[in-house]
Amino acid sequence: MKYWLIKSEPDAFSIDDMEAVGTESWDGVRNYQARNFMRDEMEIGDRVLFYHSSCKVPGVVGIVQVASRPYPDHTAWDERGKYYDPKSTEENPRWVMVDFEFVEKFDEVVSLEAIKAEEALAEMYIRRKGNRLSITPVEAAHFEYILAMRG
DNA sequence: GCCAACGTTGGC
DNA sequence: GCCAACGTTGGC
Repeated sequence: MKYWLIKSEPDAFSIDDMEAVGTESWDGVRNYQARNFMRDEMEIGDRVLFYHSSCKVPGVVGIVQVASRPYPDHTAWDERGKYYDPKSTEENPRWVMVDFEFVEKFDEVVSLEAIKAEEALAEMYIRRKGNRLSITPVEAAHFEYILAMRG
């Protein structure tokens, strides 16, 4: 079992949206490193911190879990869509996605500010300056630590 | 809205 | 295959 953190802008798709739909296909990832994590390393049942970015209080707001094998991201084939990539074909898909399933919404945000105050979390990717990866691995100990911080 | 960080693109 | 230009991300 591995642990992850995924970012989402709550204006676009929040933990409340996640809870409302139950399961969501995580389309639109157009970064090779993030794609490789989904394609090569994620397994069904992996636990995932759900992080709100680009908002008033950035931080971890809940838990989801990996609910599918990786499969081609069909939004890359939609010429009208914003995720269109002419280099991705149905014969040779360049981008993949997985499904995430809602597990839990925290009573309170575990804010980035709070995360930065914890010596034990010094090595989390989310604390690195200029971090832009939307999907990152999380160490088991860090995952548990975040859970202990939730309201 | 600013700006630093950084991945991607394209000219050479 | 280098690297400058560009676009995007995301905290502040």
